Amino acid sequence: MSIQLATDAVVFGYQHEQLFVALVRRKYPPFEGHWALPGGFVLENESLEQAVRRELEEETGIKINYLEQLYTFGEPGRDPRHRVVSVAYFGLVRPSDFQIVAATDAAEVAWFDTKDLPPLAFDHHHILDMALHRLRSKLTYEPIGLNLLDPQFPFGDLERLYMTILDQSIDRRNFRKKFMGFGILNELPAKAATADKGRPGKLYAFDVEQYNALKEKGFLFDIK
Amino acid sequence: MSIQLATDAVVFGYQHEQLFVALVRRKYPPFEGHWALPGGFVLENESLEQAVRRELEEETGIKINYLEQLYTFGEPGRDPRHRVVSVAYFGLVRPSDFQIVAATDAAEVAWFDTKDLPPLAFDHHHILDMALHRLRSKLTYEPIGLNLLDPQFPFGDLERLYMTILDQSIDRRNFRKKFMGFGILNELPAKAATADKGRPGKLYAFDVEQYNALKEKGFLFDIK
DNA sequence: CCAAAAGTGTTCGCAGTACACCCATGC
DNA sequence: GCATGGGTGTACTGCGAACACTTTTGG
Repeated sequence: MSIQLATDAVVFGYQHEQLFVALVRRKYPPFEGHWALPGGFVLENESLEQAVRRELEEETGIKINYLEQLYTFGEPGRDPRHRVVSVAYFGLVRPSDFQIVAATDAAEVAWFDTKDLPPLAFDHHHILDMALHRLRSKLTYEPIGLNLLDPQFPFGDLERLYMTILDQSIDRRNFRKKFMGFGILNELPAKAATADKGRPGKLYAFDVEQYNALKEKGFLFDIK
Repeated sequence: MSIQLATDAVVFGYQHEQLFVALVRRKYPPFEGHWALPGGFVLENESLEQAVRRELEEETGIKINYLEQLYTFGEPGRDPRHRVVSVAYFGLVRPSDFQIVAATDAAEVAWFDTKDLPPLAFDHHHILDMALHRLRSKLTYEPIGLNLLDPQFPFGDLERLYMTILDQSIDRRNFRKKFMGFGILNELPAKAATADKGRPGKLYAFDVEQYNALKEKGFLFDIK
């Protein structure tokens, strides 16, 4: 049997100051019953990205909002039976595109808080660590965090998202000054969303056009 | 026939203010006679990195000094015959570890100036572009450029290396001040190397220990 | 009126940048 | 002594960092 090619997806979701990952429960050996990253074998006539999207669709029904290749894992022995080389991707989804499902014994798919993970199958912990690392570092030089929010969001959500994922406090005034300085957020006429508590914030939307224009010229994002 | 897994290597060498890539001439169709990146199929029991090193050894005899995974290319149709997914790596070699071989019709391996490349087989131009991009950006936040110099080198070589690869002029005083500030270069007692012209420079060596210590603590390189 | 979150400006220090002259060597 | 590259210090400026009070809303 020759080398088999698979994909795995590390899909993050953010809500209520928690960063989640989508995991699926394995039905068959090896690692039967363990939680694992969604993924599977690449078909003959699909691209790698298509394979990831198809598997995600089949296994989780998740609608992905951002997807990029992460790394390819190919150590012999990472799958105890065959030689499987896996191209890992990492993806982001909006809160409105997933429901938080608590992990139960019956569940087949669930979102887990990245701070409270179960044991994972294969080398998936390693893959997840790399994805988390990539997410954190990329957050500071590209505004990919916006893919974790709904299309319209109050600015405070963005602040909290950064603080949650980077796991550090951020000066609200400096953060806003800097982020707004890029000019990639549009203030919406829509009045503030319903606020549970406190003063409601204005709503903003990501201006993709403006962002691409800036990226062409080469600009430095560099959020801390 | 199932999907085949291969590796390709983009190996850079630097000398005399020129950045070179190692290419091999293809002996068989498709693209017979074209220049291509060294690479080949992954064997059943070797890791991806071992595969790259083996192929490099077999096809070019090059002694590699730095190697990292670049990206995995898997579009159906990138190889006109079969479905081949290729994990690309990028590598760096020291000047003392390669001889510049001019490309001739007889040559099987040659170093090409990255500014003067022949047509390449498959999507290898695309791979090479990505590697160049990665090299340039990585140069500014990790001192990987040192892997392109001999273990002992005059500081001026480092300056010229950065200027060549980044294709821009650099203020010598600021560059030295900043680079030296990291404390990862040791001045050697060895007197200056033979200089062709002008005043000979002091020799320096990369202090890997010091560098790793710094990296642990998390420091920002950021050379421009 | 109290609690909770939104919104906003100024000061300080440092690091990046710009800039030019003298030194050592080979021929 | 001339050409070539090596080696060095200072002043400016702009950006990141630190920092606290007022406003709006719901209860």
